[in-house]
Amino acid sequence: MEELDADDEEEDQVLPDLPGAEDVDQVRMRLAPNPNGPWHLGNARMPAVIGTYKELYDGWMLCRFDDTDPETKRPDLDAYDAIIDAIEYLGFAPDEIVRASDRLEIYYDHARELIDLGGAYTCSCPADQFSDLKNHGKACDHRDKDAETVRSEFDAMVDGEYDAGEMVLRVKTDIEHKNPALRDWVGFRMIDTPHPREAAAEYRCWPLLDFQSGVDDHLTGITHIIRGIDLQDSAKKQRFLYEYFGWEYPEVIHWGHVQLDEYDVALSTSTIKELVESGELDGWDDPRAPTIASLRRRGIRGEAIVDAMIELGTSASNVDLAMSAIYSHNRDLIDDETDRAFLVRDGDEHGGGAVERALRGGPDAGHPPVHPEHEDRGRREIPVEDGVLVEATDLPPEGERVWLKGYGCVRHTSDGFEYVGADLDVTREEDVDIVHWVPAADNVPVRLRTMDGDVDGYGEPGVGSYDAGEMLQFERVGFVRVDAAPTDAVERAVTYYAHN
RNA sequence: GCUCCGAUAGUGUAGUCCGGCCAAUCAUAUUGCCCUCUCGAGGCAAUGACCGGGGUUCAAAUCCCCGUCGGAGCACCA
Repeated sequence: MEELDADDEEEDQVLPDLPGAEDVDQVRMRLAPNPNGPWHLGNARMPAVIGTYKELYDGWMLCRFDDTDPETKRPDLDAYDAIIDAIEYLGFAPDEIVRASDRLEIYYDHARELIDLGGAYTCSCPADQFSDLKNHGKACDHRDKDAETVRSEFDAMVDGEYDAGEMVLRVKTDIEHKNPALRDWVGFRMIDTPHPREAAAEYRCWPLLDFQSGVDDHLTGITHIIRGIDLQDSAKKQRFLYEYFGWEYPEVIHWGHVQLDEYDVALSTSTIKELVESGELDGWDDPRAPTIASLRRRGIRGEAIVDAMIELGTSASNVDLAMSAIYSHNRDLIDDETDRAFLVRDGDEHGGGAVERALRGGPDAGHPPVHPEHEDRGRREIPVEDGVLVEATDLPPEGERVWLKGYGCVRHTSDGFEYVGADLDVTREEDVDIVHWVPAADNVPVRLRTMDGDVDGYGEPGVGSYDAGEMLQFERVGFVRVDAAPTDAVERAVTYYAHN
């Protein structure tokens, strides 16, 4: 029997068809992160799009750490796991994980083969000198060396007999190519600094991305490369390599840069790293950091990020991703299952500060629903005791009434609030506002951490019983993730603001 | 300077390859109304775009040319 699992979710496939997908047995793609730090939000596009294509085409996905630069973009040993973790949080799992720094011998073998094919030469020109020649379409003397000499000099590179800057292996392309970027590019160079991974610490001769990635893509049977526009010329460089080896170059899609609104911090691993190290950010998960860890801590689901990334498509133009798109998807995902609670904010910025008013004449407690659309989930119990706190801007002028949500209508007098047994209709017909409140005594101090700084306030008693990781909606404030529940030692709950 | 890429409402996107059904899709955003014991959700409505100029054609968002603007590469970074 055919299974009838048909998720009738008729998903309006947002991503464009993958070119050439029908011509291959299996769509094989790779994520090729540089593990030089934890991921920022822009990095999420790679797994979001590639992972979604994998699902769409029943394909295969490799995660290959392109960690071949022990110096300038030095790998961060914690980033390898942090990146895998981020991919999983986004809802994807690589079929295989490799590190380029484990594969040096493979690159060396291919370099030797390329040398024998006459496709590469060792070159000791200083960089600026070669650049000068190249820009004028002129070859250097090293270009005509015989394969024998090149072989032995390359072996000497591998053996670490040169210092950084003394010798490189160039791939012979077309020194007069009309695009200067493609002329005889460097395939291998010497680096004195040991790689941070112990297994790779002895190597001194390192391939550059165009060589390493080109070889690996072929060896791992990649059929589709999807990456940023900054690597546009890379495909053109690598085609020379593929031609020497008689390989077929994969389909390639280049997308533009992503920018985010709402953040002051640039979407750049090195910038964020500096701010974290200098202490300007509390860490990679600081709410002000445009990182995956930050959104995660705020309770934004990976799926919401993926949905928003997918909507960007794969166009080559630069795009501005609106955080509101992520928030909107997240709200869709969590609204139905998130419990409601009251938070009265203190401080001038929001609500004008918490103000206390005595309350008399009414019931002992308010009972607003846990979720307005799900009466079956029960009602909260919020005692009023001797008084309540409301936000100053919610306080009506003396003599006027206000509706304490889940409790009832009260009149503001010089003595505080006086309960008036009114019908809910007054909120509709007589302009009585409905406001949130908490008991003046039996409440839970709450810190709300936001992109714009911390806000302190008071939560209703039940807030204290939520565990770290759970979501709440503070009514009329927004959705938050409980980051730390109150303990015997610390009576305050810490929450992170997600969105309204 | 050389080479390459891109340009549809505030944002993202569909349509562009194979010109007409596009007085331009959908989402988000903003605003208003309805509904609701939240400023959430839901419903309805409004706002809002084919970068400019030429050309081809009966007909151009779509094809051609010239500009303009934006981006990328020209590294012994990825």
